[in-house]
Order: sequence, then structure tokens, then C-alpha cells
Amino acid sequence: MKTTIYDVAKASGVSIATVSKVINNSGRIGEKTKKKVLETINELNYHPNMIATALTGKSTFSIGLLIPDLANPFFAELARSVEDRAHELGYNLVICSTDYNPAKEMKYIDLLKRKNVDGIIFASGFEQLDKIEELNESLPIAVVARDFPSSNVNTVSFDDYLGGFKATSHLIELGHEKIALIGRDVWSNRERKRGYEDAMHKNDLNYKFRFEYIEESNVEWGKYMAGKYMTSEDPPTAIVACNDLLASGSIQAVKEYGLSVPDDVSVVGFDNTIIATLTDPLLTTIAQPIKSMGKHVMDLMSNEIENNVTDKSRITLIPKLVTRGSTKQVKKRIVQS
Amino acid sequence: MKTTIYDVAKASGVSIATVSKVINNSGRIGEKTKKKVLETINELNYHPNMIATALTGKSTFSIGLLIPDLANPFFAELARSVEDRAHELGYNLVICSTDYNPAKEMKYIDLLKRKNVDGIIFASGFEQLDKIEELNESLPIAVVARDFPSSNVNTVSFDDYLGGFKATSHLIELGHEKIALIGRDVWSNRERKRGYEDAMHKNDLNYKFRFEYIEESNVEWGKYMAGKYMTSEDPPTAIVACNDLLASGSIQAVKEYGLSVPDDVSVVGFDNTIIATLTDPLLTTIAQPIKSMGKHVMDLMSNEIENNVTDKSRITLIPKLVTRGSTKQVKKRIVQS
DNA sequence: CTGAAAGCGCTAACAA
DNA sequence: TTGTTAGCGCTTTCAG
Repeated sequence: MKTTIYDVAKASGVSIATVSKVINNSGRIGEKTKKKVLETINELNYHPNMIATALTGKSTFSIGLLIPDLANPFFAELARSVEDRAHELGYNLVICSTDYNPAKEMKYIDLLKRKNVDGIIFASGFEQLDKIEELNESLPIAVVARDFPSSNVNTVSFDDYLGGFKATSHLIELGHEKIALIGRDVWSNRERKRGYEDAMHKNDLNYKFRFEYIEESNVEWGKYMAGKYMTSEDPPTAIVACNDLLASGSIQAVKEYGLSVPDDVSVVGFDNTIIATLTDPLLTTIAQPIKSMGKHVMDLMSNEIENNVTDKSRITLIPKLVTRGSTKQVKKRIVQS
Repeated sequence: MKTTIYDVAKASGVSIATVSKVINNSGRIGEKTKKKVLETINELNYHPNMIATALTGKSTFSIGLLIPDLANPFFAELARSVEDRAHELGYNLVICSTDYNPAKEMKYIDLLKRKNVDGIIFASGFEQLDKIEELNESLPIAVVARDFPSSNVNTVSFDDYLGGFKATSHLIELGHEKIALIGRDVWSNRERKRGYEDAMHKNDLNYKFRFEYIEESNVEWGKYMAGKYMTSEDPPTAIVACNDLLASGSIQAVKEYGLSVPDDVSVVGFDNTIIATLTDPLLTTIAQPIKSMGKHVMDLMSNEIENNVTDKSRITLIPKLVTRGSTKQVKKRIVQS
């Protein structure tokens, strides 16, 4: 049998109440008894059962993390950064991949609540905002990598609009005018698209291409869509891809048509995951400060849990352009004479 | 206040014992009362508190997963596959990244035990085998992606030796004789190295290069070590890298010296993660059946938990060579005349 | 400063 | 078939 608080009490000749108090440093205990109890705790190698503690109404020190897909490098890196901070603060993370599937999302939320997690963190991809607002009433909630305008929820977001704007502006500065966009239809990408469009308009650029949202944010779809653009009547000289995976697929597509990145076509990605250091050429990309996002969101969470802080915060992180080899000055137009 | 079993009991005019029985489908309950109770459960939107259930000695339906680093694509993909099966079986996963750090490992194990997880799964990288054996006495334990010879622990492993052998043999078949190896000093890589060596010996190959283990399994180290080999007096014509990240770094190094993969140097990786589809050329690699590993290990786990099966199993999965663009027939030797 | 006792929400004998 | 009751391991009044 595992050793319980009773064992400790008996072994040190005090009551369980006293033991409880020294463990939690609560109440007033005499130095002597305290020392004695601490000793026997050590001897017996006693560790309080957190389940029992939790049942008396205290923290479970578990928090749920809902992400679309743990196998996606961006989310894996994000989860890792949340995990690091969580562990520093004494929490464990229960990670659930939802695959953007509302039914799974509901199921996991339910399960997490039944397990009395101290809070739930939603990573981007979760679109049931009303559900979040509702949960927010009963449980500490935080949202990361996703803006959640005009709501009363702890949020650590990334300025997607600005990201789209910066990516596009970078290409425009390099002289590109025919810039295409690739992305899946989720909130962050709609924002990035707005940024893209504004950058284009601001520079009086009006490149026509048959934009359509893709269905999955993976290499294949990036390759497919970039290929489609490359074979259109008026192919782009640059592509903004809404994540590094799509960018990688785009590079592959360009190469497949016998063209070079960046000589013929420039590509910029999003996220600055490990992927960006694996492509050839290395990928110019809009960096999300993943480490920072994880830390901030866990800090908000623990603040709400431990200090019962009810003021919510919204932290917006600023995108940074990381220039690598996949973007380049546009080729001089061949002047037709 | 959350609704408890008492609320349900009161609302349906029965005792809490009865409610408990209909929830768990235990004991014998009259159809009528059963229906009645089920109805009020629905009305009140009652969900049993798993913490309380757990305290009475039943499952917590949480299982711990210890991996070296969630941000590493291989482990992220592995975690995802374990997670999928876990959720199918009704379990949640508490994921802990240990960074190969024994102190962290101990800390997490401790925490997980205190939280009464139903079991702990160790992914490769964990070297404290005696600790595992010890834990194995008190808790369902399983090991994945790591062989654990002559032990009484549930294991899903990958034949690393054979993997090293196959990778090397593939290159030898392509005519390579100067084959170098890159890897970190962990168990699986020591096995892969054995496989490499046996393949070399079997073919009377005795390529001398200054092998040394690297310190981290990442792109940078792959690039560094491959670069070192490439600039030695007798550079290799092929490289076996112990994971896809290292292989990617190797490809970069080769290119940096103005050579081509696969024309001048062939590279084979390990794991067949998403990385292998992002390099240029696409990476020939030894595939670990990640999906299958995750499923198997969770099945072993739940079997031990639910059926109290005490027979342990060892499942060994066979490596498969996935041929892509990074390996090629060796260049004909220039016959010096 | 210390301990007895009630209770957290649920399960499982054992009675009725 | 249903209900009573005693825990599970811990926290927390409230007396002493």
C-alpha cells in the first residue's frame, strides 16, 4: 500500500491534521513537531496524493491544452513552450488534438472538465467562440495564437493582419507585383489575407489570380495550389504561404516546373518553425514568437488560477520578418521591343 | 455549484447508491428507475466527477507519456499516435518533455505518480532502465521506440540494429564503399551503429573515418559533423544519419561544399518523419511505423490496466527502407591512368 | 499549538 | 431491487 497521511501521523506521533498543516505550511505548528513530522515524511518517502487533495476543492495542477494537431510542427513547438512554462509553475499539461473537429473539441472539453482541470488553453484553430465565452464563466480559460476581439477572455495573440502585411510588403519592396497567396480558411489566415490585400492596394497593385482557400495546411496542398498558380495564364513571381509547410510545398512546386526559388519565384512562409531551416533555399518567413506565446499564456492562466485574478488581458505579439534565402529581388522584366 | 450525484438522487427520488449503479451499469436495477435516473441525469446535465471516482480506487483514465522533446518532429508524431489511440480508449495523455535530463525525468515520474496516473509510457531516450524496472512493480509501465532486452516490461520496439543494417546495405548495393555514420550516443543509435558495422564487415568494407558521437540530434549537429567528414582526407560518398533532422543537416553540408546530393554524396536518414518530405532532394530514410507503434503501446497499456493482465509483451516492429531522391548509384571511380 | 470530526463526490459491501 | 453506511486521502473549521 502507498503510504498515506495516516502513516506519517502515526509514525510521528501526531494527528493527521498536524501533518496536513506542516505539509501546507498552514496554521501554527511548533518548531519541534514540524521538524519531527518533516523527518518522518522523508523517512517514509511520503508524497501527498493529489487526487485526494483535489477532492477537497483545491487545484488539480493539471491544465488542458486543445490544439488542432500535435503532429504539425508549429503546434508541437507551441505545445512544448506551453509545457515548459507549465512545468516551471508546477502544472501538468493534458494535450488534446482536435483536428479542427467540433465534435472532438466538445468531447475533450467535457472530459477535461470532468477531470477538474484548473483551466483550459485553446490554441488557434478553435472556431467555436461562443463555446469559449460560455466556458469562460465557469473555468479559467485562455486563448493562444488566435485573436479574439471584443471578448472577455485571456488571450495571447499574434498580429496576423500585420504579418500578412509585412510578408507582402517585403515582396513588394523586392519589386514583386504578381504576388499570390495560399492558405486554409481559418480566422488567422483571413486576417493574413486582409494584410496581404491592404499591402497590395496601398501600392496600387492589383494582381489578378484565382484565389481560393485550400483544405488542409500541409505540404501537398501547398504544392498543389502553387502548381495551379504557376500554370495559370499570368503566373506570380512571388508567393505568400500561410505557414511553413505550405511554403515548403510551394518551393517544391516551383522547382517542379523547372524554375528556381528565389531566382524566378520568391516564397515567404509563416511561423518560422523548424521547417524554415530545412527547405532549400532556407525559408524567408514571418516569425511567430512561439516561446514567448507559450510563456505568456501560461502566466495568464496561472495568474487567474492562483490569484483569482478576474481581470482578463489581451497580449498581442508582433510579427517579425526573418529573411533567409527564399526571397530575392524580382527579375528584371524583359523589355519587349 | 456543480451538480453532484446527490442532486441526481434527490431529483429522481432514489438513493445515491442507485444512481451510482445506473451510471456504472452495475448491480441490478429496475428498468423503470433506471430510465428515470437516466432522464434526470440528462436534465441536470450531470457528469460524474472523475476525481471522486478515482479516489475510491478506480482508474483516473490519465496516462503519462515521457518523451525527450515534444518539439522534435519524430516525438511529436509519436505522441500524436499514442494520443489518438489513448483517446479512442477513453484515456487522456499527460505529456512531459524530459530533454534527456534525468533530474527532470525523476521529477515528472514523481508528479505523475502523485496524480495517480493509470500508467506511464516511456519513449526512447530514457536511459534509467533500473528505474523503469523498479516502477514496473508498482504501476503499469510500457516502453516505446526503445528495446529493453531481457526485462519484464511491456515494450514496443523498433529493430534499430536491422535499421542500421538496411540503411547501410542499401548504400552498399548502390556501390558505395565509403559510408560514414552520424548519431548521438543513445541506445538506439548504438544499435544502429552495430547494424552499420555488420553490414560493412559483411561486405568486407573497411572505411576508416573518425567517427564520434555528436551531442544533439538536430540540424546543426548534422551539418557540422557531415561538414567535418566532407573535409577529411578521405571523404565519404554516402552518409547514414541517425534521424531525419541529422540527414537534413548533412544534405545542407554537402551542398555547402559545392557537391550534389545524390550525385556526389548519398544520404539516408532515419524515422521517415515529415522532414523526409521537405528536404531537397526528398530523403531516402528508414521508416519507423510511428502510427503502429503508438497504437500497439497504448493497447498493451490498456490491457494491463483494464484486464489486469500481468503477462508482459514485447512487440518488435520491422524497419522499412523508403527510397526517395537522396540516394543514388555511386559515381564511377575515375580510373587514374 | 494540536487534535477530533465533518466533508469533498463517489463506490461497494452489506442489509433490508 | 433499492438503500444505508463506511471508507478513499486529504483539508479545514472548531474545540481544547
